Parts: sequence; C-alpha cells; structure tokens
Amino acid sequence: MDYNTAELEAKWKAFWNENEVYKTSDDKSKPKYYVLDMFPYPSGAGLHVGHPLGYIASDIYARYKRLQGFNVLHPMGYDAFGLPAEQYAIQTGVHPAVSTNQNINFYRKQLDNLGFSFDWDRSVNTSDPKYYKWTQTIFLKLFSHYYNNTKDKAEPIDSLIAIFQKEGNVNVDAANSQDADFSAEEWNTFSEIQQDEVLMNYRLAYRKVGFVNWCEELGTVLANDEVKDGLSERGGFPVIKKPMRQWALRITAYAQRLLNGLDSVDFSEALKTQQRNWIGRSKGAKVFFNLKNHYSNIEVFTTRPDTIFGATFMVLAPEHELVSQITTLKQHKTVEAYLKYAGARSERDRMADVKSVTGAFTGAFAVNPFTGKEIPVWIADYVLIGYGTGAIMAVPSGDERDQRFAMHFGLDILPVVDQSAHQSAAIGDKVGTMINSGFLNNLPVKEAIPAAIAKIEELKIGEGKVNFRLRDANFSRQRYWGEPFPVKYNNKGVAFAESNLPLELPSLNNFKPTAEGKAPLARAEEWCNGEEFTREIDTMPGFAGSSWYFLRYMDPHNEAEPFSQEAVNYWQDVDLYVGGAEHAVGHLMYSRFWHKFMFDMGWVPTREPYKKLVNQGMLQGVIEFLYLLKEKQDDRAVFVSGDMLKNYEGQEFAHIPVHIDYVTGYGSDNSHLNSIGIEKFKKWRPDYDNALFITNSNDQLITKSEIGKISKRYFNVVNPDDVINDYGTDCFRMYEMFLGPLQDSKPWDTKGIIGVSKFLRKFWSLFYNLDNDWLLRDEKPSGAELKILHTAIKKVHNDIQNFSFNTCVAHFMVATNELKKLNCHKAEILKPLVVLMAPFAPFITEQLWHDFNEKGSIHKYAEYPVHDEKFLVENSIEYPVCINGKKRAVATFDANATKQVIEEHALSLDEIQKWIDGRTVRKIIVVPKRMVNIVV
RNA sequence: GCCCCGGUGGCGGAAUUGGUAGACGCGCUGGAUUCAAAAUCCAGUUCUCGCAAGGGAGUGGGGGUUCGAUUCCCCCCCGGGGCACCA
Repeated sequence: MDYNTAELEAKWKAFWNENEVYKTSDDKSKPKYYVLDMFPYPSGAGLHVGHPLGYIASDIYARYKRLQGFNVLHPMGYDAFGLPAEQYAIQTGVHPAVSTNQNINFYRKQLDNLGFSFDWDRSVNTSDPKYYKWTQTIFLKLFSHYYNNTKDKAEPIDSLIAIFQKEGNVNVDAANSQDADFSAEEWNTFSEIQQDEVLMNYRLAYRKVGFVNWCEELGTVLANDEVKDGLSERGGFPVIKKPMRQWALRITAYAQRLLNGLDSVDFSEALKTQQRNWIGRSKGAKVFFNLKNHYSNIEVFTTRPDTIFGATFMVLAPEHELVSQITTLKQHKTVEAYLKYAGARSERDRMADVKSVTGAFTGAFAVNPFTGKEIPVWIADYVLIGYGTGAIMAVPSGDERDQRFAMHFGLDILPVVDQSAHQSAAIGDKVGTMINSGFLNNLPVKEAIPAAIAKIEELKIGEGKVNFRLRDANFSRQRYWGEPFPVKYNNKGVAFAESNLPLELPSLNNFKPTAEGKAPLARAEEWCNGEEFTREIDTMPGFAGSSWYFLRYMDPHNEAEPFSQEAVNYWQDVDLYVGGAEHAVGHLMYSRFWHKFMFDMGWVPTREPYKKLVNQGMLQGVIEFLYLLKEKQDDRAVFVSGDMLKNYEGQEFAHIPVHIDYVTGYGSDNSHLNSIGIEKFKKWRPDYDNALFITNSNDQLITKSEIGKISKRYFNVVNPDDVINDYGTDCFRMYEMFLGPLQDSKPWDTKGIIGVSKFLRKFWSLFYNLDNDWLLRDEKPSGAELKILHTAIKKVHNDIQNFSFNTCVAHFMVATNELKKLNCHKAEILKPLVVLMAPFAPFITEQLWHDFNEKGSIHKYAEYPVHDEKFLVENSIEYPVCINGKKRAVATFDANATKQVIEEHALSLDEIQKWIDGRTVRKIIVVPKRMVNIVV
C-alpha cells in the first residue's frame, strides 16, 4: 500500500463529521484559548491560493493549543453584506441573498477540502436577520448614548437630557459637535426639532449634514479608509467632497483610548504605527482671532502657538462657514470664482497638484491677538475643512506652505525663530530661539510653546488642546445589500429607535437607485412609508457587521441577547487573530472602537478585543517571459535565450509571457525552456510554429523570470483544489507553510511542493513498508534516537510558539531524515512525533494514531509531548576550539567548563603552542554550549 | 517629503538574538535503476585558485566597537509597504 491521500482524506473527513470531533467543548473548567481568522467575504470567484495561508496557520495553532489541554474556540463565518453581490444583482437580477448563499456553499466546500478544525456549528453570517438583529441593537445603543469626557466613558443620553433640563450644556464636558451654549431655560423652550438637533450633536451614532466622500460611479458615500488617493478603493472611481445628511459614528470620542490601547496589545510595530498615524494625535492650542468689524471670530488650531507673533495672515478652507459672512462686496466676485474653481477640483486633482499655489482674498481682516496688527483673511484649498477647525493662522516664516502662499501673493513675512544655531534644521522644526516675539524673545522654542499657551489662557483667547486627525466614521451607504437602520422619523423628521428588531430588509427585484437618485430602498414604498413615520432608506456599511462578529461566535444561537455574560466571561477576548494587513485601519479600528463602547456598556469584560494579531503576507506568483526579437528574420519570429542577448546588441526585444508549466530550472538566470519545453510552447502557441529558437550551448532557452501578481495573463494561476488533487491536503498545507515566514510576501511555485511530498512519504515509510506491513516495534530506543526525538520536540515547540511554521516543517524533515537513516521503527520514538505532526498533517497523523491503537500496545496519545532538556544537555558532545575565533579543533566538555576543559579533554599544551606559534595566550573564553576560544 | 519594514548562494529561505554563515527544500551536476523515459534512490552543489590535499574571499557598500559581527553603532546605496498640503 502506498500513502493514498484521497482515500485517507475522505475517510477522516467523514469520521470528523460523524463524531463532531471539532465541536467546541463546553468544559469551562479547562483554560480557554480563542483563535480567530478574519472571516471572508464570499465572492463569486471562490478562494484563491492566498486565502488559505492565514487559515492554515491559525488552524495549526488551534490544534497545537488543543493538544496542550486548552479549550479552543476556532470558528469561521461569512462577512456577507457588500457591494459585489449588489452589483451582480443589478446586472443579472439575481437577488443578493440568493447569490450570497450560493457563494457561501461554494466557500464551505473549498474550506472543507483544506482540513480545517473549525466548529461549524458556531458559524455566523452577517446578512442573516438573526445576526443583524444584534448589529442593529448595538447601533441603537450607540444612538442612545453620548460620551462623557469627565468619566471617560459612554453614558445614556437620558442622563444628558436630565442635565440639560437642570443647567443647560455649559458645564457638560462631552464629545460633541455642538457649537452654541444654552441654558436650562433655553433648552426647555426648544422645539422638538431643536432638541433633536442638539442631541444629535452628542449622540455616538448621529445624523448630521457634513462633507462626505461621494463616489458618483458607485452611487454611494464612502468612509475615509475606503478612499485611496482620491479614488474609491473598490473600483478605483473618482471621489468628491459633497455635503449630505448622513449617519456617522463618533469614533473621535474614543481617539485617545484607541491610541492608549495600542500599548497593551501584541500587534506588529508597523501596524501599530499605521493606526497611530491614522489617529494622528497632535498637541497644540486652539486660539480665537477676532475679526475686524465683525461680530464673530475665527477659531484655529496650531501646534506652534509660540509663533503667533509671526502670523501675518489667516487662511480659511473654501468650505468654511464664515466665508460667505465675511467676504466684502468688493471681493465677492473673486471669492465666488475661487469657490467655483475649488469646488470643481476632485480630491484626486488636489492631491496630484500640491505644488501650485491658489487662493483668494476675502477682503476681511482679523486681529493678531499678540501683535494687535490687522492681518488679511484669505481662502485657499490647502487648508482642509475636515482637519482642526478648517482655518489656520498662517506663519510664513515658520511653515513651508504658508511661505509659498505668502511669496506667491506678496504677503508679509516676519521671522520669529532664529535657527542659525541649527545648521541642518528645516523650516518648521521645533528648534531655535524666539525673535521679534515680544515677551517670548530669547526663549528656546521648546520653552516658548508652553509660555505662549499660558499667555493665551491668561488672555482668555484660547487654550492648550490636543487635536486628532481621526474623523468620525461615515455610517450611511446608499445601497440595498446592508443592514437597514432600525430608525424611523416622525412627521417632523425627528429620529426614533425602531423597537421591533430585527428590522428586515424588504424584498426588491430592482436594486438600482431610483430615478430621483434616492437609495434603492426607496423603491420599497410600503416599507418606507408608514402611517405615522418614514424609514431611513440608507443602509449600514460593510464594517458594521464585522465590528463585533467575534463576540457572536462565543454564543451564536442566543436569541435573547447578542451573547450571554456567561459566555463572554469565559471566552473573554481573542487570543490570536490572523488576517491580512489590508484591514489595518478599517476593520481593526472600528471593531476596537465598538469593543470599547461595549466595555463601557458593561457587555464585555476586556478593553481590547484582540490580544495578539498576526498579519499573513501576500502570495505572489512567478512570471516567466521569453525574449522575442521585435524584427522578424526571414519572416520567422526569433526567440533568443537570455544568455545570448549580447549577440544581438542594439536590437529590441519583446517579452512574451509563457506558461510556467513549460519552464524548468528555478531562479533568475536558471529558469529555461529545454527542448521538451520548447515543443510544448509551440503546441500551445501554434502561431509560433515556425519560429526560430536561439538556444545556448546547453540547448536551453533561458527565460526572464520575475516575481509578481498571480494573474491569468501571466499564465501562472494555480488552483488550490488541483494541488490537493495531486498531492493531498496535508502536503498542500505543509507546503504553504514551508514557503517562507508567515508574515512575508513570497512567491508561490508549485515545483517546490515535491520536496514536501517526498518528506510525507518518507514519514509514512517509518510506519509501513510497501507491502503495507506494520513496521513498528516496542523496542527500547537508543541514545542517538532519543536525541533526535527530543531535539525535534524542542525545536518544533519553539517554532510553533514563534509562528515560524516554515522552520517548523524543516525541523520535522530533519528528524524524519535522521530516523530514516538509522532505520528506526521504534514506537516509543515515533509516537510523540505523530502528535507533533498533527497540527500540520491532520489526516496522515490521525491515520497513524488510529493504527497505533488498532495494532497493539500503544495508547492514544492526546497530549502535546514535552522534550527532556536534561537529556539534551547531557548528550551535548562536540564543540569547536578556536584561536582568535578561527576553528582549530573539536573538544568535548559540558556547559560549565572552563579552560580546564582544554587540558582535561582534548588538547595538549603542545598542540596549543603549535597553533599559537609562540605568541602568548591572552585569555581563554568559554562560551557555554558553543565553543572555547583562545585569544592570543 | 515623512514614517515603518527589509537587503544572505541559481531560487524560496535558516542561523539558538554576539559564537563553526548558508539548516530545510527547490533547481542544477554526476551516478544507480531502466530497452528507454518518467518516477525513485545515492552523492555533490556559496564563489574562487587547485587533479587533490588545501588556500583565499564572502551576508547591499564604506567605516567603527569586539578575541569574534548576518546580528550592535555611524554614514551611504537599493527594494517593499504605509501616510501625504494634518496647520
């Protein structure tokens, strides 16, 4: 019998299902461990070769933890709401629920093919009303809470209303977008609409008119992280800023906590840095500048309050609300023209063109509070409405952009920082000494900043302030295939919570926006328009359902609440989260935010959802090209071997992609087509049938090989199902891990899989011979064999703990090769090795387990084996003896030996004398367990 | 421009965090087996000089610390990723 993968896999998959082998245990006396994968969006294309990479790694870890006696939660589900299903519905009329279900079934089949140990009983689907009932519930909690800055937590909006009724909002310190102060009397006289508007400025889920990222092509609004370089992440369509009334989440209330939390979690530094940048905390001051001849003032944020004396003009963002109020009659036309120009520029235009200086003078003047001088107020689109206050004090001597602007429009430039002592300092660096700055003169910048803030606060024209780049998350999408907002509006437009959840999506058969450009849900007229109310026709974005799904896995069938306290108190949080780095700022930021909110609600016991995060790298492909002469010779196409190009100097070549199966060899100047490959190529491309192939002296046609995308046009697409057909699931899993470090991007090349395949067969041959005889014997293992075993256990243990699965596979191979060489078929050695293999190769090892039990004296081994460290130390033997670091001999000594070792064990003084050639020995260094070094 | 990673054979990658650089695998070369091929097995494989024994060089480049550096420090070059008028 041979190692027959298909037979094994079928048998054991059936066994798993019948016996519910991977059902999560309810045994709460065991310590828990939660291994989570980022759940996939079930697209029509199915899983590709890159998807399983992270799943395999997490599955290995889950199995490893189970063997160590943990109760492991390892679930899988589907992030099933989203754009592609809806686009597909618009094109074909197939309801998204139908196509999504088909895709889910397809995914399930593919996942099952990979031998994962998921507990499918706990699967979730974000588009299932039983699931999104709770997404809606959490949304309503956000809607009915505000953020109390003093207590630093979310609190019910009712308690805020009580305060308003008693004392207005003057003493309230809360995250808000409310500009005006009001008293209790005023609050009580507000109309229902006015009160609603005020409350919206405090709610954590709120509705507000704001500038949003509008993507015309997709017909919807996008969140900031869904926009890249002014284009939509999905589809790459242009995005513009547009004022719209939209739902938003007040994630900014949690900015500081989201930042602090990063210190307590085990994410890669790169990812933490990305999140920190996204949050973008900067310390400075807010300052009010009075306007001349105008009742209001301009609020600015600056990180350099020390340079106020140098503020010679101000700039507002074109969208700033003051623009229309302060523009003078004389400047009206200029400003209008500029607004028109700025409004027409898309985000992308603006980003592409940061060099050219544009702007317009409003005609208004503000007063510099420190110098008392009147300074002109301009508008320009280099000031962004979304950051800070949308207005700046411009210090052309201290800021490069302000300087460019001032020079272009001929505005005053007043130097305020003397940087002459700092040769390499750039404009804007926080070094130097203050000049031309009144009371700040001669102070170093570092001291001038706090001094300026103190003065600002003393003059009551502002205060020290921390500002964040993070913006509130836009939460409305003008789409059909998403969670409906559980909200209704009364005839005055005031929003109320829908009490009957889930609020299910109405059935539609046309998913396009309406003729008036309204979101598709407007087509469900009965659903939208009740007798006393209307419904929200926008739906929630993709990140709604994915922001809390890991909690639902803990208690997936609960119909009374999203998850029970009993479940969450046991499972706590995710111990290991594996997924792609592309979710670094989107999903990871939103779900951390929701988690912190639920912590405030007392729903979860932990402050952070994910203890440890591992990002798997991308799988790339190998691309092979042939060199084709652009000029034909005698009407024949000419392909030239890569190492013969020098004979064709001055001539141009085209690169023709060739199917990777025809190429032999491996690597940049080693890959080639041999004569067989050339024949295959000709058959594949009959148009080159009469082509001339200029091969090298070895009859090879050297190709140009690159690392790049896996894509049909490069003929390098590999389907995981095909690989599994040829080599088996175990082999596929191990090879994916063997390719390289989990976190790195690396190319897939099917050629290498033969090595893993050979290894598995070799491992198998330790147990059976070709006649299917069982080879194992109950003999006592030798010292050499035990050393192989304990070394393997130790290394594999370290490897798995460090997520170094590539070296882990290598260490299995070493152990197997060595045992094979010793012709070792001893049960006592192989038993623990089978257990170690289990995480990688579930089928083969379970078969072997089974056989152990069937064939005799060996008990089922369900515990992770531990290596014998003492044995390993005692059996350490040979270490090099070096002169000045260069190896000269080998000595035997134990870990704590000194120079006595040299004398006692291996080396005569004569010998040493010969090596050092008359020089005197300066010292002898013994590196424990490494070497003895004699320094001369 | 700023912020993160990273640079080791023909290729993917190891190196117990300062201790024999190149584990393991692919590829390649030679051999066994075969009528032959595939498959399989064995041996070799960093480069370089040498028939060989053996010598020399070597972890992007240059300098430094050290008995000893892929590893630590400084400067430079190259590649990948992220952010980008953030006041």
